[in-house]
Amino acid sequence: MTKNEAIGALIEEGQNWFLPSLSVDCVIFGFHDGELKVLLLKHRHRNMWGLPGGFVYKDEPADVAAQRVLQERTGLHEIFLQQFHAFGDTERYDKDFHNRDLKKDGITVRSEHWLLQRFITIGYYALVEFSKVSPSEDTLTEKCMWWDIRKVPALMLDHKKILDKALQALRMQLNYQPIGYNLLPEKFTMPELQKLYETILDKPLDRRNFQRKILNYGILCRLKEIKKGVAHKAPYLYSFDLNRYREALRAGLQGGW
Amino acid sequence: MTKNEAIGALIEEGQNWFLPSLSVDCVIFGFHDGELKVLLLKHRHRNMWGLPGGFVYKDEPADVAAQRVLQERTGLHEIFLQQFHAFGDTERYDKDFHNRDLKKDGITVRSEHWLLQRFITIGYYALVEFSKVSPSEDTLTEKCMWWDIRKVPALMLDHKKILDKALQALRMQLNYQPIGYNLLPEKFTMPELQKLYETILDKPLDRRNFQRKILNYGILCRLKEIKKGVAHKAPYLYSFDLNRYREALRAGLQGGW
DNA sequence: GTTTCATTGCGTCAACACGACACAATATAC
DNA sequence: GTATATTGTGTCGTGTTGACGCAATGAAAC
Repeated sequence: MTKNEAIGALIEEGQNWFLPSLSVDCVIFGFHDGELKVLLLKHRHRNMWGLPGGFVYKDEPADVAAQRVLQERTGLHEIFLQQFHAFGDTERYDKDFHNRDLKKDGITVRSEHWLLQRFITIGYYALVEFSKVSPSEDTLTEKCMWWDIRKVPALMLDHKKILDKALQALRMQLNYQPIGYNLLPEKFTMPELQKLYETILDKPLDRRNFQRKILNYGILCRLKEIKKGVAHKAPYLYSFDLNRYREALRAGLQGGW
Repeated sequence: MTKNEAIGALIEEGQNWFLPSLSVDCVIFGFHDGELKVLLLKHRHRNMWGLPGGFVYKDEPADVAAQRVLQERTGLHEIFLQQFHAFGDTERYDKDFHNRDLKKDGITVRSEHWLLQRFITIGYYALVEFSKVSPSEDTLTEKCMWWDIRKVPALMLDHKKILDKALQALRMQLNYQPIGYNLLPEKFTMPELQKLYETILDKPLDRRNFQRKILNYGILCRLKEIKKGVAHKAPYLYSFDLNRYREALRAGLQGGW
């Protein structure tokens, strides 16, 4: 199927396949070179970046739709994916904007067309291992790549707001659930894990206090110390104790009351 | 407008007024007699209880729709209302179920009718002052009343799941935001506040430790001690310091990292 | 009127968690 | 070897938390 055929089919048949007025958007976080990254894509002919998103098939659970979008972009499945908010403001659509976009593809639709209607979107955030992902475009997108969270460009519609809310939800999660298994390679050093936390929280942490607190969670296994080829003292390598990690995910970490 | 006219208009015109396939449901919490209550309603001719819900007008923000539903049922406005989850599973609709319900009203619709489609619903929970609420029915509902959270009857569709998730979100909120201003009368005693916390958490708390912790939040004002007509020693009365309360709502209470 | 007793206000104590910081061990660069 | 950056481990003071003691209060019982 060529690009134009694919777009044409979506335009014509979309309303028969998908739930109307509803979409899902994914904020896909990765971690690389000490930077928190987010996967963004640029639509064809549209000079603006946005979050990877998609529609929900009429007989498909919303969570599965998000999973599907995620898989299309990263090639991964069975990864950490969490719904964090539904965005239902009226400002979050722009009929002219979409119309202009479609016209660039030589497509003209009536103003009642389903793609031009107001959409509610359900936001999900995902944590993925950077090195395992190969960002991939599809027929509708021109580019798909990682962006440093601190350097994201202007985003379409309310996607900046969605991204901010996702980051806020991720920070909240640090307080009551373990983080890292989905963002780091299988073996990692304590400084790497700390850098991840510091990057997410956007503030420095004390090296020694961090180690003490993390180890007290009891979800890490210390391996033989390797990590060669590094300047200065060689740090230990750690891996997550999956059983304990999952248990901590289920039961939560600390908790006030 | 009679009941049947109202229903008829909804059946006929609803798809022109509302966003398709989308609804909002409200879990309205109240506190009375040491019990956490939730406001449920029973649809006409339907022998089952459910959460108060509604549809979203095509030009109406989802949050406003929830506020509207809340106001219709409680008469209150400007109250604490928080979105906590969107429910998008495919099991959450039952075409036959709805059809049977409509037939009891003498209404027959085609199977493509908008009301029979699969719906995604956005869940909100609200905290309201029990005494200020007068539960009210409307043309579509037969009954509307408070239920003890521990004695809720079987609920329609996935409403039990929604209720459970709301309660879980409320418990989470206790950990990082103050609670009580919306659930208690303006003046209250420390034991009353403690009972509220115990009821939400469904576990006993130490009287003295509770007082210490709550007072350290710095959001309470102690008044003259009154609370007459009570057996045994008369407890102090407290009220919330609204400025500090709002500040705590904004900034959060404690927080791990 | 005195006693009883559940309830409230206030305080104590040990255990633990947390932030700030010291010091020795180790591996690379020169 | 020496310098230097980084890591592993420990300490110390502070504040928070959980468990509990005790005196004060005021309606109810006698």
